[in-house]
Amino acid sequence: MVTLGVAIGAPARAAMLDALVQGQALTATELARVARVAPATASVHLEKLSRAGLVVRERHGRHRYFRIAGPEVAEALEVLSRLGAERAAPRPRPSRDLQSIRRARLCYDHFAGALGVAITSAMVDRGWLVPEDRDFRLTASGEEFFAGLGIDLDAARAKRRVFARQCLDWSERRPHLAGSLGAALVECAFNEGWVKRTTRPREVAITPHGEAALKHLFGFSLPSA
Amino acid sequence: MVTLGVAIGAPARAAMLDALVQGQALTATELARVARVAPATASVHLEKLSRAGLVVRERHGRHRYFRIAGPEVAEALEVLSRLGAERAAPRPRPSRDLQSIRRARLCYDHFAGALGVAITSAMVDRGWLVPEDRDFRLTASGEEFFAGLGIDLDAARAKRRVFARQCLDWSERRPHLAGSLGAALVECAFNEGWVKRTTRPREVAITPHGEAALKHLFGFSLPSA
DNA sequence: TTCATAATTCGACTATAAGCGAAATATGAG
DNA sequence: CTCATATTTCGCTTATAGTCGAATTATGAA
Repeated sequence: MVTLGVAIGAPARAAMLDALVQGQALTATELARVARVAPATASVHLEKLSRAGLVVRERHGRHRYFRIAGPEVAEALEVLSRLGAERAAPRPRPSRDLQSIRRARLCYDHFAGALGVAITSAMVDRGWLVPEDRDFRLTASGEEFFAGLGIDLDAARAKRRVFARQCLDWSERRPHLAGSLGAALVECAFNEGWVKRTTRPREVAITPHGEAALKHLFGFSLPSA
Repeated sequence: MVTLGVAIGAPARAAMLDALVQGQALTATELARVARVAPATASVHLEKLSRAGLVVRERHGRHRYFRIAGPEVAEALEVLSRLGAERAAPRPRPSRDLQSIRRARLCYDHFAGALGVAITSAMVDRGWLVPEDRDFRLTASGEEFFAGLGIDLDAARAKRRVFARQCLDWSERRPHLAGSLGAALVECAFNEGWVKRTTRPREVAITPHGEAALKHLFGFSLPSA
């Protein structure tokens, strides 16, 4: 426990984890920038995070990327930051910069923000998902829906992680779909060209094609920012 | 998040939290002893933990007690320590000193260890509890059982916390009953004289009367240490 | 192979957290 | 009120984490 506490107890490391928990893998240099420290310093921090088992290195081409070590780490960090937010500030009102990010963002590897909440509640309204304690149950009609999107449910279920977790959104304060099912939906949305990444790391933009798909599949459209 | 990390990142503070998470309130002097530091040092640590919102002071008689600030803090610490245990040591085999503690201990405010797991699985076998995701569902026959013990279920449900959570045991690696229902069961067991505290803070001893009750209610008896 | 760039290691400085003993301060008991 | 004990505050020392610039190493591209 001490190791973990030390690992997240330095401002620079907390900033790095905060960036990584959005799901994207980042290079050491990028992480140095978000933590506002020199590359040399970032390297030391990343070594510690790696030793603590919170992040892992990945070699892709000429770059070395860092990412959160696994879903259970992301979940633990989520618990921590929620507890921290509760205790620290009584209820800081949203800054303007955050507004656009809230519209459509990724939380680790699934949709969050207004988009995530809207998709999830639409699926609940249609009887595809049923909230049960901390998870969702996927109904028969829900299985049909996902199968219709070409999503391999057996593969998602086979993953060594929770299938359909309820993840409480820090911005909307409402649950959205996480787990391997949530991740599969994101993968599908990128493949179909419904969303694409923006310059900001945690944000996604909805394409015109995506707008139409949302309307068709879920019966709603998000007011453009 | 940084504040929380710093709070649990010092060995002395981690030791204090580890002692407090067992549910018992302890004085500053006692906590100094478990953390192996001078009372003066313990005092500054407790000040920090208090500022971070992890522990609260309570005046009872001539002593001032510290306890974990709430169930959500205990739960977050549980998540942390589980993650830490997984990552740190590959699988440290149990030391002899821990054996007796595993037999019957309290985790925050409910039964854990072999006793907690045995009680819980007996209730599941009898169809009183049904595991559902991260919680348990209390069946109609389960309600009868608890009512028969004189436990006020409505009061337990009215608490601002989860009613019947599944808590994964770090020693047995199996789930046991937590939440307000688990706490109510512990309260009942103390009131009926089935268990009592031992000299060690996290341990409870089963009285002869308790042995008989366990046999009668759940149909099992724990081999004496 | 050589080059360019990313990443890490090294050496040194600084800030601060952790620790203790002694003194001061609370607080209930008598 | 006075006493005894628990707790906190006050200086002070020590240890170490965080930081950077410079040098070194690794790696893919040409």
